[in-house]
Amino acid sequence: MAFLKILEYTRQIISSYLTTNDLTDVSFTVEPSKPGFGDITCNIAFLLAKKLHKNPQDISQEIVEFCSKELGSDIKNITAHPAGHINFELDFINFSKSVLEESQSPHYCDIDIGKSKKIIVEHTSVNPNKALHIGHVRNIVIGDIITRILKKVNYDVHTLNYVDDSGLQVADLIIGFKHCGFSEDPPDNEKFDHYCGDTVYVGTTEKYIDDKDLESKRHEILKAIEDINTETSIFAQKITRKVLDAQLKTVWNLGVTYDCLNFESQIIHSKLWDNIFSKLKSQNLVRLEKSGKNEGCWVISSKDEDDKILVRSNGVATYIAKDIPYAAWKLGIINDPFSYKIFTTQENNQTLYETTLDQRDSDTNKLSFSGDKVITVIDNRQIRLQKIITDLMRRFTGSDSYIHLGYESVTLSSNTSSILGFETSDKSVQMSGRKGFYVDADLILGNLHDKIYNESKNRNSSLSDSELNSIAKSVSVGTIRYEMIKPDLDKIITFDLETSLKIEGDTCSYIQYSYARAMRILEKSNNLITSVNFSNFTSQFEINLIKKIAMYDIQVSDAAKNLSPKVIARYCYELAVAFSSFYEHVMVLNAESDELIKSRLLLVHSFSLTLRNALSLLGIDSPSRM
RNA sequence: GGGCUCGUGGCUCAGCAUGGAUAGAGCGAUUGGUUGCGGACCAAUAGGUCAAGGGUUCGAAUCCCUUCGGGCCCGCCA
Repeated sequence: MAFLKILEYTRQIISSYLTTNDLTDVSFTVEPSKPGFGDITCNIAFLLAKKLHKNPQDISQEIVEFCSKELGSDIKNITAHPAGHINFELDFINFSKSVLEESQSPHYCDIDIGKSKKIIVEHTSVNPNKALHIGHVRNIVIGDIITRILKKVNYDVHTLNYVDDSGLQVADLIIGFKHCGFSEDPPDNEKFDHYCGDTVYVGTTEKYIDDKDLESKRHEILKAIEDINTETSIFAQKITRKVLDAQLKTVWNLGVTYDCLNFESQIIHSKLWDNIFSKLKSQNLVRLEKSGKNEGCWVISSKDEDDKILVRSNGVATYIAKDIPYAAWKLGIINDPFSYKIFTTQENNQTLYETTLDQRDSDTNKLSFSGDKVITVIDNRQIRLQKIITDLMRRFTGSDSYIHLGYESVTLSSNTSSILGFETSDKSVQMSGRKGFYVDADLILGNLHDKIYNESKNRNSSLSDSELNSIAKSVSVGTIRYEMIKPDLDKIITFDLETSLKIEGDTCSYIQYSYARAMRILEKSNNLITSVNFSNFTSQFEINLIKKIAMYDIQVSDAAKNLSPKVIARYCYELAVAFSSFYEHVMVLNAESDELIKSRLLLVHSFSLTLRNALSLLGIDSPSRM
């Protein structure tokens, strides 16, 4: 019985006291205690003290007396702390038995919160004109981990990547190729996304400063891109698809996959906007301004904000007008104009589909990528626009079905900034793709890979080159993922090239290292784990480790309910700390008796399975050697 | 000007949703640890008016208000 069930059981004991005394409308908490205060604690006495105008201590005494008679086999003792808390002490033999047995299952702590409900997660959504930088990686990793966590709690999750293949940034590339003389073939087989971003995009942007004609060409080209089947739009498709292919290599390298790619050009061609616009008009959610500065525009109002223009006075829809139909499509509020064809099969054998407007292209029976609930991962700079969309979707569906999962940006430390050739007096600086000022994702992954390869080689003389490469990949990808997910979503990450290479302390490699140590113990043991005496776990180190293993379900539930990936990251770290301490202080293979060896091996096995399970939620591998 | 957000040891951050007991980690500093299953480790010491002030409360790092400081957003651009 992992922790959630025990908490629920404890809650019922308290509730039975409340019903017996006609006090049913109190919402109290039951949670794991801080060290030194039993195993489980309840705050009911404080709440009743307020309500009944009595001393919390007296109330807790009374509750303890009542509940002492109700304790089953899992709770050994219940005490009233002088401060007013009610503390429960577990029967540790029963507890370790159920925790260690349950944790042997690959479905350990699979909780059914989602009830198989369909949910859409959209993330990445990087313009296909440049390589991914470390800021994009934060988005991708958040989206991917949310996907994994929601699957764990039994949502039917579908992941989308929105490809904005018709914006100004794409027009800039076209101008670069068609009017600035950039070759379509990158020099020295440079990766195409790097070439487009660093050379063509940055170079073209610089040319705008001197050449004003070029500036005016941008909008002609933009319009041509949006038209279907023009020479320009066909060329733009070719270029953006090549960039996208290169970007996807980086994404897959990070262990991230999708279910479907949505192309903005097709959303435009599909006339989804006309569809949603008439819906907006018929429900009076937009209005045509008759006078004032926005005369002739269709605007949308929201409280505390200025009116937002959806359609300009010349009849052309604005940027946000592209997001609204897409959001509505994701929620299935409008008829799906798309067919779906196979884009490719990804490394994990997952099929990646893409939208198509040509029904003959369809590879399948009609698929659907809409859901009852939609999570859109976009950074907090877009919060105003996302709020408008969230409000609109609430009006359409009558529920909070559209969720903008925002996060703060990744900035560069002044040190890193000066390495990239931009001196600054500020502590940190925003990246800029347009200026070519950013930390490239492939580069940082490569640096980490090399460092870890060498590190591992020094420690393991016997490992082959391919084994070392596989370890370096697991640890480098894990390290980036962990660093991107560890801080709260609303904390700015100041990225520093130097400190990003650290592999000691609260890092992914520390966690993976604890796994590798556990695996070495298990490898060396010849003992089949059979019957185990659960009263053997007496040291604080063993008890702490078992309790941590038991708390996995609380963390999964917390992470899923609050869409908070860092909860799992912290848990993995705490679990690894508990094991490292155990490892240092408690002998396993050299324990005093066979019986002890067996019990401890079972514990080590439970630990390794639980850590691997938790790390997999973070998309982090668990190598058994490193 | 308006809105959003962050502020916890020298540095980087947990804890805040749901107020409660002793504010926890990592890095850095100082010190100790392998006749033990991997030292990417363990253990210990120093270091905190939880930005400031006020309020609510029996009780505030946590809730509310004000101020200060940092960041972001606010186009008939995308």
